[in-house]
Amino acid sequence: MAPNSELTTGLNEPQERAVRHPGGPLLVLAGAGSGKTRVLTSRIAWLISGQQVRPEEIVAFTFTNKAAAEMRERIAALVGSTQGMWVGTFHSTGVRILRRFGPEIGIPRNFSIYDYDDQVSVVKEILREMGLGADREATPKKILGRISDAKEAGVSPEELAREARGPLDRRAGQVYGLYEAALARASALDFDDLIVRTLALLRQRPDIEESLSRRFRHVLVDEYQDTNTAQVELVRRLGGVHRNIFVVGDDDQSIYGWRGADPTNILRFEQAFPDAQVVRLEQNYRSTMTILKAANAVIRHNRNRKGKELWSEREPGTLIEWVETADEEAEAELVRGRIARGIEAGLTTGDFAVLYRTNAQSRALEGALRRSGTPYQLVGGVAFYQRREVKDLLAFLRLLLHPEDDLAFRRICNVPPRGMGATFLEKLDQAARETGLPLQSALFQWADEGRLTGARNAGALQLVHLLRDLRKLTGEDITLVAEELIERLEYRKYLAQSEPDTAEERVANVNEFVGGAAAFALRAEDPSLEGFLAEAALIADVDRMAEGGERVTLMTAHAAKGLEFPVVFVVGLEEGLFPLTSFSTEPSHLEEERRLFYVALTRAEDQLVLTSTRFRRRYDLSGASMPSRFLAEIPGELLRGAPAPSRGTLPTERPRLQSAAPPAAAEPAGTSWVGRFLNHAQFGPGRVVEQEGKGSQAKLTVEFAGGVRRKILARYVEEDF
DNA sequence: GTCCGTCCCATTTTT
DNA sequence: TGGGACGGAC
Repeated sequence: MAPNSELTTGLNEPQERAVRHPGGPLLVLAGAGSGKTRVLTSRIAWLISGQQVRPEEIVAFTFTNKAAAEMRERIAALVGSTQGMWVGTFHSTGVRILRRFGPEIGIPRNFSIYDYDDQVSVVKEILREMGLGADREATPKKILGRISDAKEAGVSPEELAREARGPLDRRAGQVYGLYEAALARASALDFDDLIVRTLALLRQRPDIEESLSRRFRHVLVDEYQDTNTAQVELVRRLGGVHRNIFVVGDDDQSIYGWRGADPTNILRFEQAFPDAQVVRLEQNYRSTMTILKAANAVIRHNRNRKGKELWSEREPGTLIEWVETADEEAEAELVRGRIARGIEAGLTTGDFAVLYRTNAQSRALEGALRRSGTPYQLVGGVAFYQRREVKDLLAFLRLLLHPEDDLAFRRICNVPPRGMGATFLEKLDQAARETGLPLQSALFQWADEGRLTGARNAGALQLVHLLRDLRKLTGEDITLVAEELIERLEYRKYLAQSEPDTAEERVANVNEFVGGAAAFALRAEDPSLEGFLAEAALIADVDRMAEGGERVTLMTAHAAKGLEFPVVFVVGLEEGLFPLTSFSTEPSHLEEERRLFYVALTRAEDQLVLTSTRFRRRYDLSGASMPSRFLAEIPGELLRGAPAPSRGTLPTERPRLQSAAPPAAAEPAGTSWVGRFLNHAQFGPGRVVEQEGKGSQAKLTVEFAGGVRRKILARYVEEDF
């Protein structure tokens, strides 16, 4: 066990103050790269080794499983073990509490967890049963969004139906109750339930709340800025007795507002806990001063924030590079070229990350890297546990534990095809309704009554045998169960035959699935099948990201939070894309986009390369694009090689214009200026939106980067293209 | 019941 | 642009 003083060696003054905080609510406002994980882990180690706090008296919440694992590892390195300590995401901690106490409020102990896709399927099924077709206004996803909001806000199905405003609310109100019933029938909880039902438990059973909050002398929360209202209440209740609530966060890195995170939680911490103390960590140990200056300048444009200035003892470092390319192929090519150049200069592929706003942007980048043989890893996209072949296997396993899970049954009953298609399922469904049995039980009943005869039903009978045989194995090692399942299904063979094009990848996923199960069996506290299924539902793709592999990392800016790389590319810096404004342009949304950009910038240790294109292909609107307003927010003296708005240099590359590009190039001079792209000596590139008068005498209204509009005389502009 | 073609939909971010 | 859902033909 490390001596007390050793734990705080090398900490700066505010860090040490936070670690040694005597008790009561504390908010640590920790800027990017300011060592917040170190503070959290040192704090826990200090509590254990110096303050006689026992591990089981500590509960710590993180945002990802990966962060939890890392925290556990680092604490173990300091104090030897984390045995008994609760370190996990809000959702996994909810699972833990509900597995123990759920039956007290009518939740089956071994409930299964429905992920987003499962939720969507449930809603679709309900709409189908209601005889409702596609509705542009009320798509399954939109309905689910309303239901999720309602659940989080504690609104019941009846209330939602009663207070419905507009057709979407009304439809959601109708579906909500049926949705909850369907989940209950399948013994399933969704993501929201894991938090909300835990809260319900604590509210309904003060004795349980009391015993838990008495146990947890210290409650710690990482990434507090990403909490939602329900999560904050959970923290408050669990910390209710001892009030040692230690939260770490950065209001400038709140990027999950769209899924219910409330950045004002962190702004209001001191109101919620009037005796709260605040420690600010502003010294950054990651990035060069140039990068920090840029990040500070950008985030200063947000109004709704606490206000922090990052600083570093590091050298200024190289300037930030901004390159504008013709289109996304050229952009990808540029990234590839810069990486190659960096490697020649002694860097390794693992030193690079390419960050983008939307997953769709990875395609061009992947293409360029693949063609050049540069190894890369893609984080996100279709996550591992969402892949069809993996979900099929998970559905089988789920069905072993939960015969009542009709969703899982529907998914696998004809995988691989065994003559149980739509017609068969229809009949089975009817029988199930009449008897009130789950689909699987109805099938078993048919088998027992000897109704599954003949070649026609051979497949169905085989499925019955398979499920019954496997069920006998559920107590065994999960790797064994998974292997047996795949073997008996001849699943690899099926994949190879049915989809030769993707078979290799899918088989690899199946193998990784088995490997993952084996690793889980070794590592997990609770190596049961239900433990494995819970983890599979709660795991994110970032959690699986390979550590230190010699590969370029490609991911969204969201996925990059908490990570750092020597060289970072932020691509696609165009108006409409980053900031992404297709959904909303209201100021609060724009501030979140800016925080996201801030997160992206502060991932870089040494070098930052920003790129934008002049032509962007998108599914909805393809066409000429404008540089992102965020670029204009970086002080010109920190940038190089760019058509910096403040300097107005002409871009060097000419775009390969395509049909969707503005008409300017083809049009004879002297007709209309509207729609043309031009370059202004002072304001930089812009697009003409209005015109008064004609020719060089014309008065133009031009929109520049950042959406700024100015009136300009035509004779003061040079045509860009 | 399966295969293949067409059409239509969606793409923000994910525990 | 691509992938998934649906419908028609074998």
